[in-house]
Amino acid sequence: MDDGTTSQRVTIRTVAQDAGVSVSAVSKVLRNAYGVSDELRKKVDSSISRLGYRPSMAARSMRGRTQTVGILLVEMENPFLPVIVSGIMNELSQANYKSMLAVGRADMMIETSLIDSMLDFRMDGIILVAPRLKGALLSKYAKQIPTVVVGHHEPGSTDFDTVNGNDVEAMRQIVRRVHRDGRRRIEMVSIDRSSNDSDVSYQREVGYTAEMMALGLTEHIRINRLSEQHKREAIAPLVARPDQPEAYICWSDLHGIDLVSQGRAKGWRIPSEIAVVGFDDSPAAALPQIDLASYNHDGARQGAEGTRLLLSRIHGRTDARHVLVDGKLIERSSLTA
Amino acid sequence: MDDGTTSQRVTIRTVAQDAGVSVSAVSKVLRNAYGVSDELRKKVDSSISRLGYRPSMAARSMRGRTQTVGILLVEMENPFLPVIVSGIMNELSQANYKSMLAVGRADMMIETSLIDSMLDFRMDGIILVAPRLKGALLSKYAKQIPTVVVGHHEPGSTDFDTVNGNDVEAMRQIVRRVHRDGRRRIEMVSIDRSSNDSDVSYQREVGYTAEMMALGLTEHIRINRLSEQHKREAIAPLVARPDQPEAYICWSDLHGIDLVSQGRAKGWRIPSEIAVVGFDDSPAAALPQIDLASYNHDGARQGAEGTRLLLSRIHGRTDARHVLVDGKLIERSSLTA
DNA sequence: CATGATCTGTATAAGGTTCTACGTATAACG
DNA sequence: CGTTATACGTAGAACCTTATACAGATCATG
Repeated sequence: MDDGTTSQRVTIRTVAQDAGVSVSAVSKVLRNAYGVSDELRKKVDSSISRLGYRPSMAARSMRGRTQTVGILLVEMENPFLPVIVSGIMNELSQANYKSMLAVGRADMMIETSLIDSMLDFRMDGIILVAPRLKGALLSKYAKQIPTVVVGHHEPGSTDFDTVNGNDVEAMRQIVRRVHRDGRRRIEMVSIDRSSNDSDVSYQREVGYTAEMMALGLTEHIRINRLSEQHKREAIAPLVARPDQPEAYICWSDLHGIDLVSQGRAKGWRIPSEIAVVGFDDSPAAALPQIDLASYNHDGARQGAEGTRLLLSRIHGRTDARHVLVDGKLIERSSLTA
Repeated sequence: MDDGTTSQRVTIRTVAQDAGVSVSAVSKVLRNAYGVSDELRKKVDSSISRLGYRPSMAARSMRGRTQTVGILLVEMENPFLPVIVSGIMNELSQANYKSMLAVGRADMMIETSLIDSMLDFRMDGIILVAPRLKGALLSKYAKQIPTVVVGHHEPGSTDFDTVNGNDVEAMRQIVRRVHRDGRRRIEMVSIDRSSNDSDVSYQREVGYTAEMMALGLTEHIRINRLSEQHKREAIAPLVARPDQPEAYICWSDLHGIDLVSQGRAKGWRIPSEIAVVGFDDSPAAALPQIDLASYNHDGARQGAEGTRLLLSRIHGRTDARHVLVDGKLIERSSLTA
C-alpha cells in the first residue's frame, strides 16, 4: 500500500504484491490453471476482492483468450432477431463468456467492416445472425476465426457451422394441419426470389410443394409471389381475386397480417371459409385484433444452439456442423374457430 | 517477405520493414502525429494497403484511445430502442468511431456487470440508453469514463450528460390538440408509479396536468393508473365504465392499443365520441387495423444528440449538459376523423 | 562561418496480461 | 537414506502499439 511502486491502477502486480506471491501465481489463479494450491488460491482471491481488481481485457487479448464472442446482427428492426440474441446471451453467460454486439444495416459493406472490427478486437469467435454476406466471403472470415452462422442457409459450407429453422419441415407441418380441417385448395404467398437472394424463401416453397404433393394435392399447388417492396398494395390483387382458395399460407407475418385485415374488411369469413397462416410469430400477429396463426421458429433455441456450436469450435472442433431447429405452429383464430 | 522474422500476423513491424522505415514512423502515420513528411506517409500508406495491415485494438487500447464507444441498451424487446441506437451509430460512424453494444435485461446487476465490462475493454466513453441504474451509481461510473445517459431523466447530475424526450411539452401539445376539437373531459391513462421508479411516467403526468390547468379544465383532470403487469385485463374496468370521457391520452401505446380495440368491440365511436392517443409511435400503432394516433419522440435524434455530447466530452468538456428533444404527434384515425 | 531553430525520423521504455520452461520443496518408494 | 516422481510456485519472454526523448539533417540568422 505504501511502498514505492504504488501507481494509480490496480493491476495483477498490485494483487501479487498484496497477496505476497508472484505475478504468475495470480495469473494462474485467474485462469484456474494447473498447479495452484487451495491455500494460494484463497490468498489471491481475497486480495483480488479486497483491492477490487479487474483484469485488463486489452492486455489479456494480446496474449490469450478474451472470453468474449462477437455477435453480428443484420439489423435491429426485425423483432425476430432480439429473440435469437437473447438465446445467445443466455447461453454465453452460463459459460462465463461475454459478448460484443454489432449491428449492420442490411448492408454488405458495413457487415464486412464490422467483422473486421471484431477481428481487431480479438474476439474468441463470432456468431453471425442472418448476415447478408455470401458463402465465399463468410468462408474467408471463418478461416481466421471460429464462426457460426444463424438464420442463413448455407449447409454446404465446410468452414463454419450453421443453425437454421427447419423451414421445410415447418411448411410441411402447416400444410398438414390446414389439410386436416378438410381444406384442399391451399395456396402459398411468397416473395419474389429475385429481390432476396437468400435461400430462406426457397426452402419454405420447397416444403409447401413437397407436402402438397405428398397429400395428393399437386393440382392445387399455387405460389403467389409478391415483390418485397410494396407489400400493402402488392397484396390487393390477391384479395380482389374472384376465385379464393380455402387457405393462404404466408411466407411471413407481414403478408398474413395484411391478408387477414384486408380480407376481413372485404367480408371473408375467417377461418370458416378461408384460413390464413403467417410465419415468424411476430408480436403484431398476437394482437387480439389480428390474431393470426403463425409458425414460431424458437429463435432463443436457435441462438442457444449456435452458441453451443461456437464454444465447441473455440475449444478445438474443426469439422462443420449444420443444425436445424424445429419450432411449432401457434394456432390462433385465423386458423382455428 | 522472405527474411528471417516472417511470422503469421502482419503487425506494425511488418509494415515498417516493408516500407523500409522505423516502427515509430509507421505509428506516427497511423495516428497522424506531428513530424512526418508527405513522402514518408506515402511510402507507409502504400505498404499498409499492400499488406492489408490492420492495427490491433488490443495493443492499441493498452496505451492510447480505442476509438470505440460502448452502448448499453436496457433491453431489446422495446421497439423504440433500436431507433435510438441507429441514431447513435449514424453519428458515430461519421466521426469515425466504432461501437460496442451490450444488452441488459432490465436488471441492475446485469447492467453494472456490463458497464464494468466496457471499462475493462477501455472504451473511450459510454452511452447508456434507458438504464435502470440510479443516479448515485451512474455518477460513480461517470467519474471513471465519459458518460451520456439517454432516456432517463436525471437533470440534476453534474457528472454526466443526459438526453431525453421533452415529455412535459409533448403531453401539453397532445392535450392542446385534443382540446382543439372541442373536447373537455380529457383523461390520462398512466402506470402505477410504484412499479417503475423512473421519472418518465411522472414527467408525462406533469405535462398533462399543467396543460389541463392552463386550459381551465382543472375539474376534468383525472389520471387512471394501471399496474404495469397485467395490462390487458387491467384496462377492462376502464372500458366497462358507464361514464366515458371524450378522450383518453395514454402513457404508452400498449394501453392505447388495448383501449381502441376493446373500445371498438364495445361499440365506442372512435374518434367522434371518444378519441384515443398513445405514446411512442410503435410499429403496432401504425397497423391499419389499429391506426392509433401517437406521439413520436424522434429516437434517432435523441441518439444523435447523445453521441455528439459524448464526443465533445471525450474531447475534454467536463461541465454537464442536459438536452431535451422535441418530437411530434402523429395523427391517425383514433384522433382524426 | 558559427550558432541556433526547425523539421524528420529513430530508439526504446512502458502498458498488463499469458504461458512456457524451469527450480524447489515435499512425498513416495525401494 | 538416496532416488525419483509429483505438486507448487516463479522468472521472464512474448504480445503490438503508443509516446517520450533524442539524434541528425536542413535551414535561417547574426
